[in-house]
Amino acid sequence: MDTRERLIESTRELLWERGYVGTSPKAIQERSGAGQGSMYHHFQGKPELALAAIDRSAADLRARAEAELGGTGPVTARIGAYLRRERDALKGCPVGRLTQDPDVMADPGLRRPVEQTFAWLTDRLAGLLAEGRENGEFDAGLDPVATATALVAVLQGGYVLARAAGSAAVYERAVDGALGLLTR
Amino acid sequence: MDTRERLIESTRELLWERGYVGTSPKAIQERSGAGQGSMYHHFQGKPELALAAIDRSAADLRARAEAELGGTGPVTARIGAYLRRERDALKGCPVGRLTQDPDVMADPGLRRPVEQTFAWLTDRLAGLLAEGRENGEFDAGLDPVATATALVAVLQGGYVLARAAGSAAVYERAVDGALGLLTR
DNA sequence: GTCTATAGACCGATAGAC
DNA sequence: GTCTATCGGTCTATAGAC
Repeated sequence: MDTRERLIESTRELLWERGYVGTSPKAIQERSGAGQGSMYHHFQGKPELALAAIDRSAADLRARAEAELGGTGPVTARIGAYLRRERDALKGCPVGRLTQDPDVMADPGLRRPVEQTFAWLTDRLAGLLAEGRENGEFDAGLDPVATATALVAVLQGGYVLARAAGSAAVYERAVDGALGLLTR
Repeated sequence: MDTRERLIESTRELLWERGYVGTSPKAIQERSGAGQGSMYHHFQGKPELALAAIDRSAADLRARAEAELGGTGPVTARIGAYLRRERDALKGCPVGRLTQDPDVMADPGLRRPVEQTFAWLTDRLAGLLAEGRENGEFDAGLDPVATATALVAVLQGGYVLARAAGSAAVYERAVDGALGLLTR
C-alpha cells in the first residue's frame, strides 16, 4: 500500500472513530506513517483528503448493501439478510456518523456523498418492498417509500442505541423489532 | 438568568450544534457573555460544565417524552402523538448526537446520562406496548421490548436521515413508515 | 516525494489582581 | 465573582531544502 493509499485509509478510520472535527492532520500522519510534507504533497489539505475518504466509505457501504440486496431469493429474505448482516454495531455507521459533523454538513462537497448514499439506499429498499408487495410477500397497504425510510432509520438509530448502551445486542434488538413488524 | 445559568444553556446549545469535541470554552464564553475567569469560577473545566448541560438535556428529553406518553388515552394514540410531536428534525437529538462523540463516551460520568436516557425511554415504550397488547390494541405476537427498541431507533435514525437529506420531511416519512407497520 | 522548520491562531487551563 | 495575563500544547497549514 503506497503512501497516498495509507493516507486515505487512515483518514477513513479516524473519521469513523472521531469524526471530522475530531480528526487532525497530525493524527492522520501518525496513523498512516506519512510525514507532514508527504500529506500536503498528495492532498491540498484536510477537506480534500476527507473527501477522498468519505467517497470511499460511501462506495463501500453501497457495495456491501448491494451484495445482500441484489440476490435472487424472496425480497423478505434479502432485506432480512441485509439488516442482520454481521456488523460491528458499536463502531456505528461510517457514513451516518458524518451527519452529526457540522463542518461536513456545511461543506457541499463533503456533504454530497452522505446525502447520495442514503438516498440510494432508501430507494433501493423501496424498490424491493414494492416488488415484495406485487408478488404478495407484503400486504397491499404497505407504503414502500415510507417503510424503506423507516428501515434505514432503524439501522442508523440501532447504531446510536447500541453505542449509548455499550452493547451491540441493542442493535440486534432494534432490527428484530423492525423485522417482527414487517414480516408478521 | 444569572451567569451560571447562561453558561449551562450556552453549553447545551453548542453541544447540540457542534458536539463535545467541537465545543470550546472560548465559544461557550462568547455565547454566554461570560469571561474566562467567570467560567472557571463556576465550573472546574469543560467536562464539569458539559455534565451539567448533558444532565439538563437528558432531563428535558425525559420530561417532554413523558408529557406525551403519560396520558390516559389508547396506547396507540399516545405513542403516535409522541413520535409525531413537533420537532426540529434537522437539529437532531441533543442526547443521541452525543453517542458519536468519542470523548463523551470515554468518560463514564458524561456517558451515564446518555445511557440512562435511552434505557428509560425504551423501557417506557415497552411498558406501553405491553399494555396495548394486553388490551387488544396490538396482536398477541408483538414483542414489546424489541418493538420499543425499534421505535426509538426510528426516531434517532430519522434525525440522521433528515440531516443527510437536508429535509425534515424525511424524519416524518420514517415515523410514518414505522407507525404504518405498527398499527396496520 | 519526503523532510524539517516555521507560522499565527486557537486549545483548555491557571494565576493573581480587583 | 469577574477581569486580564500568561502558559505549554495543538490546529492547519506554508516554505523551502534535499
